[in-house]
Amino acid sequence: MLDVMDQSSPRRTYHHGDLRRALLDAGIALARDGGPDAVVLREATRRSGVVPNAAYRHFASRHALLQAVRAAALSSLAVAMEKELGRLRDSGPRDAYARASLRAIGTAYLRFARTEPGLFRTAFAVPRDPDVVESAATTGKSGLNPFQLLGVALDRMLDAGILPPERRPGAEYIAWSAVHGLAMLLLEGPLRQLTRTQARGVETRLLDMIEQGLASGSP
Amino acid sequence: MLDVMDQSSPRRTYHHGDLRRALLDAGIALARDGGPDAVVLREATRRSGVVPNAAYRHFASRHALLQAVRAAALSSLAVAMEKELGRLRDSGPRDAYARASLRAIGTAYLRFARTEPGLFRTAFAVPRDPDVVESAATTGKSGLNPFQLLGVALDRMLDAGILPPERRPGAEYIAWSAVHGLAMLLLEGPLRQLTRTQARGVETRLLDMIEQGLASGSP
DNA sequence: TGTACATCAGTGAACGCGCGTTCACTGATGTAC
DNA sequence: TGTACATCAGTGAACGCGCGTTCACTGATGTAC
Repeated sequence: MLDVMDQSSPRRTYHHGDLRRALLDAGIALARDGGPDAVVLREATRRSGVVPNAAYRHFASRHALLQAVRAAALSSLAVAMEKELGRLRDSGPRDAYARASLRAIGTAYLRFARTEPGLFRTAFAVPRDPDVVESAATTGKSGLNPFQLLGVALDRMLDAGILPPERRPGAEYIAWSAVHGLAMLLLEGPLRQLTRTQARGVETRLLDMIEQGLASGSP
Repeated sequence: MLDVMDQSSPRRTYHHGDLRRALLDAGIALARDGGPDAVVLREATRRSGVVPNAAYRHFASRHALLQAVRAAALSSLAVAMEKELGRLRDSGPRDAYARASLRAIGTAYLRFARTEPGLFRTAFAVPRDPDVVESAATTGKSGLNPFQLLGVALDRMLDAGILPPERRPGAEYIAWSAVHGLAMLLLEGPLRQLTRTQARGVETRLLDMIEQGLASGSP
């Protein structure tokens, strides 16, 4: 009753309080269960208890709102990765830690895709025209974005002598592609049919392949 | 002038001749330069020189048209793969042929994504509700669809002793994921920024990783 | 502490848009006798 | 070979939809003196 931000109770003040935040939260909620296309400006204002055009005081366009939601989604992913990395114990052999780091990143990525499919799709729905300035933060608590966190894991592989130095540059793209592809196929591709157990099995095997495929060995 | 199917010249007969085919072709053209969302029923009828609702004699809904276009796109991909496989010379060591087969599939996939981005995106835009019956042909001249063609290549890897038997089941998913992910990231993801040359480099390295990652070696 | 006024953040009403889809229709085609 | 008629494949007009966005507005807030 006293919560001014609560959409269910009418505002008692003419001003909203923090409409920008409310619109962003509504946008995130829409993306969460509907993906990027579901981020509809009018619906966001409806949920914020405000008239449609009020949004234009805080976002230049629907597109601007969508980009803010996208940044928030990437940030969530970064946090999920950090959490997974944080679970690791840095003891025992160095190479085991490095391998575990890379797996942690992959695991977090795949889990995020599974548990937050809408946000995942939104995060990677890059706008057609790349002229848009990407300003909003896409990082986790470490200040690193998902791509950079993957880089951290790969650096550990490098330091542990598993990943040959000449393969280090651009290794992000390789590892990322594999995991991203599986996520997409499981999410909205032909692999949606797979059972939970089957999907987990494929996930494990994919991470195995990446690990073996990046390591030094036959060229 | 004599071509009844030509949209630019008015039909002289009341009936169209082959409106279903014309709508499908228009749909494919729309998908080609705009992806699945661009497959708009009204535009397809416009291009076929026919009134909007005429489409309903041939397709139950926009969705049905889209599915037909999707099938056609998958079929094109299959043909591209067959072509690439057909170039290979089956002489020399058996394992080289097997490896080349897998690379051919991957190469065809990535090239298709690059040269026909709209069709590629359409092919893998699977409808939300999977209750739709998939009837239209998605195969190439061999009668195999893209997934099955990948299976052929993997079987060659198996027969050549490169791919361990216990890893054969479901290997399609692993290889497919990696290649699909790269295609997506290059096409509409953050890797769009890469130059042509850079992209080719990443493609090669990804195929390397798959080859090494699937082969027998450290578990 | 009180008042005048500029600025800010909302409201209210309206716009044009193209879409998918339905309805009752009619001209063209093919078939039975 | 010619005619009657059923079927087929189009036409014409209209619908409701929700969207993003623009305009002129007004109530609320904060600041200078």
